[in-house]
Amino acid sequence: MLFTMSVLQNTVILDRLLAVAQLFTEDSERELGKLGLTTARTHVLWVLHHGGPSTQRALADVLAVTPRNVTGLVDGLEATGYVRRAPHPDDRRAVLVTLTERGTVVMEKMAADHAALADSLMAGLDDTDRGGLDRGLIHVIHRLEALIVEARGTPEQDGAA
Amino acid sequence: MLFTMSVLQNTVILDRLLAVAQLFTEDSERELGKLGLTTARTHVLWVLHHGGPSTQRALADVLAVTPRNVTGLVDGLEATGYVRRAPHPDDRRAVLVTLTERGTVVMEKMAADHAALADSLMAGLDDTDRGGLDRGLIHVIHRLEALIVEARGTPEQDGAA
DNA sequence: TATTGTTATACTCTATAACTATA
DNA sequence: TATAGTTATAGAGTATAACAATA
Repeated sequence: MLFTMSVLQNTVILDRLLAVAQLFTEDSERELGKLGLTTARTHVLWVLHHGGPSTQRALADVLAVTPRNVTGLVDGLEATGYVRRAPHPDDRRAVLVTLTERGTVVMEKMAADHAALADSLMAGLDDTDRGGLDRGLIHVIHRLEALIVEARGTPEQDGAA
Repeated sequence: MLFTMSVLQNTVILDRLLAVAQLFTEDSERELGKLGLTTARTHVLWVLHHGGPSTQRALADVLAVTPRNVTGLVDGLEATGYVRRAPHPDDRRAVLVTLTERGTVVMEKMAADHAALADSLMAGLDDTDRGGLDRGLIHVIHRLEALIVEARGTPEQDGAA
């Protein structure tokens, strides 16, 4: 199935949603930029905020990214004062990445904004449509999951054993 | 409003949807990679497929990206045989970027897949929930648009005149 | 003088490979 | 021998700035 996210901007309602979401994201990234943050680095902060101090190895797994990449992201976040590297108490090879005061403050604001956004998006929607929206989205999620399983279930139909 | 797309993976249903959509996108990007395509380059092809031959300047505007960036994307697509640069008939400064046969074939497949995906995602959803989903999404779109207008309406509240 | 596209330069995100210090 | 994180290197996407050719 050939498909790109950015391409989804040309049909029906989901496409309109994605188009608006992209505008919204651009605004948000601009705001993050003022704080010296990028999307990738913010994602690291978010993971730390919700999971607590973490080794870089664990971060690499959660972010689905190489350890080398994490080194760079943490370097940037350390230079801008959002995180701190500390020795791991039990394993002298490993490093514990921890949010600084500054990092914690920003993430608390982001979590609050995130929750407020979810409320705000749903405000004024009557219960019937809200139920339909929920069930419809879950339906779409299940269909997508099925498509993913289907695609991955056929292992390399290109001939490579 | 502090916010990142990748962060939206931790609340309610929209977050689940985005998480699944990301998995789906990863699969699709892998498939694009087999064709020597990336997301950014595919987006160029998509615009050309739907808008016809275009100058690089126009592409830069549509993609919301710098002209320099377009140069690089078109270089890549030209090297892999998806597009062709041709002189502009009326303006000797400009270049017309055109899909090659290969580019057209790929985009036709993508458009077909895209339409089939939209159908597939909705299949089996009863009319009531489908109506609720539609109205709910439009509601969310309008709320997002309102938030964007609101944020942009206040011009630089940081003090810069 | 303004516009189109390019060269030059730089930064971020990402990846692989080789290496160090530790388990 | 395996694991955590680093240095080295590379490629894609993005940006700004300076410049050539053309309007």
